[in-house]
Amino acid sequence: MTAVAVDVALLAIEAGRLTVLLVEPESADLAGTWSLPGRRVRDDESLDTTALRALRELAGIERPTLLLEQLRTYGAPTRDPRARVVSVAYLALSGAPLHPAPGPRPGPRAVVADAAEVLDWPPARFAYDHAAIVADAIERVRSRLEYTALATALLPAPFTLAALRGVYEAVWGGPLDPANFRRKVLATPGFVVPAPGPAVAGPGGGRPARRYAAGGATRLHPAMLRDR
Amino acid sequence: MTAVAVDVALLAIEAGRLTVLLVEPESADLAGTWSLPGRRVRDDESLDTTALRALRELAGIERPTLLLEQLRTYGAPTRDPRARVVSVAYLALSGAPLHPAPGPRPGPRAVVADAAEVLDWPPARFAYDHAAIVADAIERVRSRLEYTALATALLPAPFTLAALRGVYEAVWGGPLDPANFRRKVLATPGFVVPAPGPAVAGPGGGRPARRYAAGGATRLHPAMLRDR
DNA sequence: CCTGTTATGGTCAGGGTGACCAGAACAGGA
DNA sequence: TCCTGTTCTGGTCACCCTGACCATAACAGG
Repeated sequence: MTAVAVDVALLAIEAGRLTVLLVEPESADLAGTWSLPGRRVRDDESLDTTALRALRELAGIERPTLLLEQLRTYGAPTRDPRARVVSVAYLALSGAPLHPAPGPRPGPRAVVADAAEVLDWPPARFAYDHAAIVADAIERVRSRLEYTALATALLPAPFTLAALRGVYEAVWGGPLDPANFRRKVLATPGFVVPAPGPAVAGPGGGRPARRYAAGGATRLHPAMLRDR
Repeated sequence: MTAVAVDVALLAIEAGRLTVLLVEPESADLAGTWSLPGRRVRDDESLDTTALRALRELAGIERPTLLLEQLRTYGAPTRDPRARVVSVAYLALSGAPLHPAPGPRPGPRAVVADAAEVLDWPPARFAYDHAAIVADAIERVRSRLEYTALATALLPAPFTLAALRGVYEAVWGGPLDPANFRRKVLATPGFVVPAPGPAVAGPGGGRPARRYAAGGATRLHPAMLRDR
């Protein structure tokens, strides 16, 4: 009988870099590899609920996830050599940097890995086909930033336009022109709205920047296309 | 135990309209509703293989599918009142119009329905949550036509630019300017390439049109954005 | 008060786009 | 043969978006 599981790629921004949460597999014969937090789907539970439970039980993440989106489903017959497991992969975005297991915690060890580095790992360093899932998740975020407003889900509100630009630069891996970025963001209706409160300077000093919050828009018109 | 199934939304163009293939559910208590062709996943078979088998066994479709792409997975605990079934939905595109069961054929009855009409059906006219799957499939094709070259998968080659434009008009449901459409298609590298052979006039007469075939490109730069 | 840094606003040329026009190339009928 | 209707094909033009770039504003710190 084929079993159904959910695996979650939880991404966040930390120190200007895109990161992904990895955990140690529970089974002993996968020691030395890393995997995404995943759980079997219970009979009475939705797929989304399973995803949240996997984050809670395996990574101690309670609720900081602001966005949860289905990625795709991986069902190669031999992807798990022990049994037939069809896995529904999820993409999750955290609005705050991830803390890799502060102190003793139930469950396996967890690490926060740099996404760009993880893409260069040999696939065997991952359990199952999780290398492909991680790669698909990263590509999905890169693409979603072009056409949707979910970059704001990777930031605590309120935020400056420089911080929002930092999200794009972290995910896409390259610098963006501050003036042009500002022009495009403000020209897209509903992307961000001004937040009350004083302007605040960044860590490098300079003129304090106005703060904004996420607007109501989900899709961006026009899109924020990255260079190819 | 939760079971895994695959449901396929097979779309095609017929007489300038986008169509979707529907079949009668096999279980008797769903009589009067329509469903997508679907099958349980066998232990030794990949999800893609299950999708092709569903089309073969339930609709008599052998191989005209030029494109098969995973849509998303539907896993609400009560989507099938009889048992817990997690369904991986697929989008399939046919390069030729679908023939609704020519003569006696094994398997249940099948119809080719107009996509625009089906979107207006009450959800109860579908079995399970297949109304949502059909709607997602149609929206996926509409979106894919903007950013990818898969419109050529809905046409037999070689084709004229008017026929390609007809695909866009059928899927998006509105007229496009022939001259501007032509300019954009030809300006997108690798979208189409000229095909050998003479030009041919359309059904309404007029100047014969040059024929083209699909180029090697999969993504369109720049994109063919539809009106919103 | 000066310097360094960042935010913010503006200019300018180039490319993509929609609206539109006009000739080219046929079929079919007078 | 000539005319008409249709569609294909190529072109123009104004408008918007974009990237590259410059200038000024507004702070912190020496």
